Amino acid sequence: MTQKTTIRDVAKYAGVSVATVSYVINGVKKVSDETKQRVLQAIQDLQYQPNFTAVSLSTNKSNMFGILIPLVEDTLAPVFAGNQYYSELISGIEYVSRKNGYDFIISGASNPNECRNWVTKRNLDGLLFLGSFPEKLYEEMKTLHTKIVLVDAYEEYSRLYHNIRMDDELGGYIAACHLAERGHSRIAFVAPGINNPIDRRRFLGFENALKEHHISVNPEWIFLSGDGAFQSGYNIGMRLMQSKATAAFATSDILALGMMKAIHEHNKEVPLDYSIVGFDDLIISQYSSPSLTTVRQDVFNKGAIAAQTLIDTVESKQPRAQTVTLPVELVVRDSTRFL
Amino acid sequence: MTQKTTIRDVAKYAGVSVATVSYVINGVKKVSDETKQRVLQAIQDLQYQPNFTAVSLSTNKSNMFGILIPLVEDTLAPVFAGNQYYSELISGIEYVSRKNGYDFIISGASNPNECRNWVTKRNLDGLLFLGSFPEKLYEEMKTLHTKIVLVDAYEEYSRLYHNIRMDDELGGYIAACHLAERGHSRIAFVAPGINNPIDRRRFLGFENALKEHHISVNPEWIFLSGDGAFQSGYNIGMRLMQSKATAAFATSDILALGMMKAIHEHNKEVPLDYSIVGFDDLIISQYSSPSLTTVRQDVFNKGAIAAQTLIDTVESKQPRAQTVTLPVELVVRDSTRFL
DNA sequence: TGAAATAAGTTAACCGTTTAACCGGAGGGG
DNA sequence: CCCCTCCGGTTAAACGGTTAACTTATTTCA
Repeated sequence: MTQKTTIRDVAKYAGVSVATVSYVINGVKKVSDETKQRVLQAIQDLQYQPNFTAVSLSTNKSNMFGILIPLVEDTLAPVFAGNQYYSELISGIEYVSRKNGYDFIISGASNPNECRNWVTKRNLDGLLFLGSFPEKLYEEMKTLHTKIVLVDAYEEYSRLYHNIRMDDELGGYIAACHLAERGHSRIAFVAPGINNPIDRRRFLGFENALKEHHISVNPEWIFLSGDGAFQSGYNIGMRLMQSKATAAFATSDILALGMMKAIHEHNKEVPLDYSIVGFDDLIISQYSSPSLTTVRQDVFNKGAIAAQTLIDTVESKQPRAQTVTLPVELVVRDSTRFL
Repeated sequence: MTQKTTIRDVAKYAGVSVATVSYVINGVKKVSDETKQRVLQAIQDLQYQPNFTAVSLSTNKSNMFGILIPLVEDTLAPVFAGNQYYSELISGIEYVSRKNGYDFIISGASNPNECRNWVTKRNLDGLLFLGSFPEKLYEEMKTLHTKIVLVDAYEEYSRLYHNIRMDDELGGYIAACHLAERGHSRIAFVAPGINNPIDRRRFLGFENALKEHHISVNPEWIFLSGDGAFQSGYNIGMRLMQSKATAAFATSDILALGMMKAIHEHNKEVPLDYSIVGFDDLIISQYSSPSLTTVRQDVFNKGAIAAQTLIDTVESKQPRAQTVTLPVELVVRDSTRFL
């Protein structure tokens, strides 16, 4: 168990003071070429690696940020358990973090106090909010000096913080257009709710598309499931079959797949009897029977951009709050047909 | 931007030395009740929160561990992108970490050097290996003083480190028994490979079950897909239909679902023509048509136990390397039938 | 009664960096 | 020739905690 080599070891080895070594490493003050070479050589020879903890203490910068994820209430487990969306998002974040020498820690805590402690205790440089959180949390965070980037948040916070989101409105729009252009006029809208930032925008686009095609939005065909579970989709599938709608746009593939399951189990067929469009383009969606027409979003990329934005902000390359809206595209598969 | 309150502020406020405050916080030395109360009150009043970075520097303990995840080679993205297995595993880890006041950072790096730097730079207390890694990495880590817990690793490392795994052998066994007991004797084995620690054990169990039922293992019915992709499952489904097997055990649900897709697309039926058993019990598996008979493993729990083991080890409650084998169970659904 | 043990605090060194302040010598300008 | 500036380095004080060693007062008990 060899003692870890410190900056002092390097200094002694190179025959200079620790300050000089530090200056060489950080390039913040001029050092003669000759000395610099000696120091570099020493670092090389001793396999020196600055201790982040010490750096952090002294610079008050940790090269580390936190990721906040909603909890599922009853279990207190983070919502990303078994959720492709989150795992892909984090994957994107990990990718650019690593490239930039940052690390991140994850917490499901949404208690404002706990959360503030987390940030100060760990000396976090920044915070990434994935999804929407209780109002109080945003309030609390405002008093912190941490840099914050939001992902998929309400517009009202966009003035304060960076906000990375998909073009959800466009997504709802192209999904509805697709159905309308295929001759459908009785089109249902299916979502967990209509008051969360995402579904709200998707509904707006949906509405606009119908308007443009001179189709009126029938409130009876707005189905809200409460959550995004497969089973909820199944239940809505049942209700859909009791309505007169011939098509549906669901704001998540899981819901759409649940609906399809219900439809099939009751001797109806997709797309023969009902045309279904989803949202997300999960991996399974291309493998379901029939494969699912859906609005594709590049979640990995979204995570990557969110992380990059945060890092830029921390390093003050990114001046002020800015909203980035990423494109979505329609992937036409076999779950929709011409009426 | 109020200056962060430090231990000195607390000391002054309570009229004691910083040492006393520290002793109160850590309970490592006796402090009179009266003083203790004053200090506690001060902490309360000032909302004091010890700075982990400073603690870490002085105790050489970070209350943080690292998670190592394999990379998918071409993209350099961590393998957990969109992977339910990993997201659930990490979810379990997060759950117990948070409860114990630990944080973790994730890296996809498998370059031994990079990895060693990561550990020393961040002063990590421990390392969690999820999956199997190049031999060299284990070698390199041996020289570090970090505590290590492996998840799903080869047995050969079990003497050195803690090892958390499922009872894969039992899983293969009960899957094969299930098929044999339903009258199948021409049973295929489907896996990404047979040399990785997991599939190897599942195959062992599979083999034993067949032996017990006096069925011989036909090498022609061992299908190796190379990877665990849905498409690979699909391809193997095609090959299965050209063989004389009537049933198959796939070591992952994804593979099993891919096979089912191939079978259905070629006018055969599951379970009528082929009985299929998977492994994992992914969420989708209960919703596929037909729903998939599979070997269920509690991945969240596995993650939780792994994290707990690591934390116990770090805090030296867990003396020596130990292998924990977690139970699996068969979930019988509609993809298997009596022959 | 007095030496030894105990109890409850305090002092100060240390963890591994960064960085402001300082210093001596060389070169340049008036 | 003297003063000033610049260059390339060093010294030492932070950063916010922990903890060994020390102090002082109080018990304990032979």
